[in-house]
Amino acid sequence: MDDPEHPASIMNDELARQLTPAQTKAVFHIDGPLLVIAGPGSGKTRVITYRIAALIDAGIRPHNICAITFTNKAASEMRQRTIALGTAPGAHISTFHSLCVTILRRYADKAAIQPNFSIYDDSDQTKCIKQAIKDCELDTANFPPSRCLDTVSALKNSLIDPDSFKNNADDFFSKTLAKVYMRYQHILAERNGLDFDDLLMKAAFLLRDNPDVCSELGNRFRFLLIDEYQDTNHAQYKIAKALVSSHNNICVTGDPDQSIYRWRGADIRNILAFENDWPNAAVVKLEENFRSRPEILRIADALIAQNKNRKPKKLIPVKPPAANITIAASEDESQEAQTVVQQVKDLTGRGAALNDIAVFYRVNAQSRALEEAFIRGQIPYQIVRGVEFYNRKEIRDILAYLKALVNPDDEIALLRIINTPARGIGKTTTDAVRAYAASNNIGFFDALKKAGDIDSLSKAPKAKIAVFVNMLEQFKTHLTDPVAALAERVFIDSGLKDLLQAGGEEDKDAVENIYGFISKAAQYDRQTENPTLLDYLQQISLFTDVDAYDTSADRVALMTLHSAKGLEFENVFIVGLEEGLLPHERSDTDNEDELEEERRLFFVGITRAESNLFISYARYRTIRGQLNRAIPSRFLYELGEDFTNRNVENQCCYDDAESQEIQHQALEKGDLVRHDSFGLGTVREFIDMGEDSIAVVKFNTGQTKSIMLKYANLSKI
DNA sequence: CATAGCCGCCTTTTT
DNA sequence: GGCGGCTATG
Repeated sequence: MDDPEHPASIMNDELARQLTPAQTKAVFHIDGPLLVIAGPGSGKTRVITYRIAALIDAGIRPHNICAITFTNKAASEMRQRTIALGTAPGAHISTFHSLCVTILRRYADKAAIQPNFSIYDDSDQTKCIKQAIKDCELDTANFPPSRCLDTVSALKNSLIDPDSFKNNADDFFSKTLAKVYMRYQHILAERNGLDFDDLLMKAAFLLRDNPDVCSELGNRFRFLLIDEYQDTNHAQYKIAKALVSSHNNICVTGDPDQSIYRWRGADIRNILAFENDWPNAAVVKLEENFRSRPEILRIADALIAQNKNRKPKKLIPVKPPAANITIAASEDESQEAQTVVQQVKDLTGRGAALNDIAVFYRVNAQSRALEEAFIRGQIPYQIVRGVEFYNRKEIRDILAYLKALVNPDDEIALLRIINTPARGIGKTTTDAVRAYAASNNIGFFDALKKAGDIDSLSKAPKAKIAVFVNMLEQFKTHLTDPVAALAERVFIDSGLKDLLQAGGEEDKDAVENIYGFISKAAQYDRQTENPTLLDYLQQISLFTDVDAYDTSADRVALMTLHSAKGLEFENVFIVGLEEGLLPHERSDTDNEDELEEERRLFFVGITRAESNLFISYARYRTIRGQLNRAIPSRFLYELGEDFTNRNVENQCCYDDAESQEIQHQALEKGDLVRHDSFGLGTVREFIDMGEDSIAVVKFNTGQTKSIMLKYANLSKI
């Protein structure tokens, strides 16, 4: 579909002729707000790319264009494509988070932060929130760190700062949580760290409180384009609104049916209410689908039509019919994986390339069984996962060294490296230094420098600390060296390399990984105009493995349904279509909104497929080491009458003897029931499918389960 | 102060 | 079945 080799610029007639009328309108309607409602496979990304080119062709300087994508990968692809269209480079194309880093660094003083901030990831955040809970003298049993973090994250995404949260807290729990939030922010500030949500919140507050910054940025970015607008949260919405307040040249594209990040604060109302926010907005709908065969679109359509809370939208196929859709049942997850591998072999036998094949699943844990099957079947694959690479111990170690050089207040980084490799500086010593830092109101690194003055320390640890401090100071004299050179110096001179080389086979991989890291840094040094260590560290904090996913490598891609957004494949497998997995049990299926989001997730998966779609579920699945009986997902029955009858039920061959014995029993919502192992519960939902009927029961243990009546002995009371 | 071994916790999805 | 954190031991 794309034509990156075309040498001409966008205004070239021939290129313009490749666009549909709707696409043409979206590309060339240049002034004022524009909403592009674009279904899956409608060439949305292509439209944005052409639009950037069209703006430049119309005389807008690339420098004045800002495009926001959902992932770094999408950003770098878009950069390449605009250049391939023959337009000048220089447009700012990045994610919201990267844009905020840029803004916060430039206006650090006005945002009341230091520009050399560290970006705190998940595990750093967990450490800080645990500290905060402890400082507030609370028990982690009543205030679990993960719950607290989730709440804090939601507050930040809604732009509620600790003070206003505290002022509005009226019950005991909120008041206590307000203290934790306050303390957590205080700890981050002390360490000169920002978490992911801070990047958005601080940028939003900066723009809110500084009209001059707002208009300066409005001048800089005279055209703002936002992709995947259905997944913006409140903070991002406010940032966008502030950025265009002086000119209203905003163009957003998205699809409400593909909104799958509600749990992260995404607010689908942002796209639904776009025309209220910008009343003179032009609206373009892209409903033609250039990606999938009509059979695939038909079941996608039938599925998504089950969502009540949506604006109806058709998927109009352009390709002729020729799809293969299969629903297969397996005994368990390893057999399911084996079936996938077998099917992959069939496909490649018929000439399919491995990178035309993808396998999607709901949770990362499902990748294990698949991985084993692919290894056994000797089929090259790549798992596209969140932050695998940067989460490795050795990478975190070297990163901690580099972070500590840039941001001496980063206590987490310093504590990580102070005794790695072992320098005889243990907990007793570091506790004494921390106490000294706290009582003298200085940073951890300053306290280390003054370790000689700490009375509670004896001579030996003082000397060891001095050696450590000298080493870091020595590294700091090389701060302006190329990042790769500095990273290698640190790796060798810190003793990390010797430590790893003395180790076993696993540590050999670790050395390899660090050299992989160094060559990535070298690539950064080469490709960046003004490379600095600070910039590099802040950039890679926002980088995930998904961004490193190599679409051209001849390997089957394995990823979660969430990661699949924006991608397309000739052949798609979706595994684990079971109650509890898709829809996931952690999403409250009583809550219509959450159930609908799970349905959209399945919809996103289906609409990635061009021609061949394989859907599968297992009758048994091992979850956390426990073998569980699985029930086919309710979504399978929503794929359309003819399709469901022909495929699901015929393939659901339950031949267990016990199924004969249990007679069909009708239940109703509200019925009190007893289960052999879960005890008493209340029926929340009853899906009557004859002998395949399913009851969704909320048990008194607190858990909600979907029970297939013919398997479980569920008696009505 | 370092290390090994054990206990208990959690596990949706990601920038 | 995996990891972080704690404890007991050297």
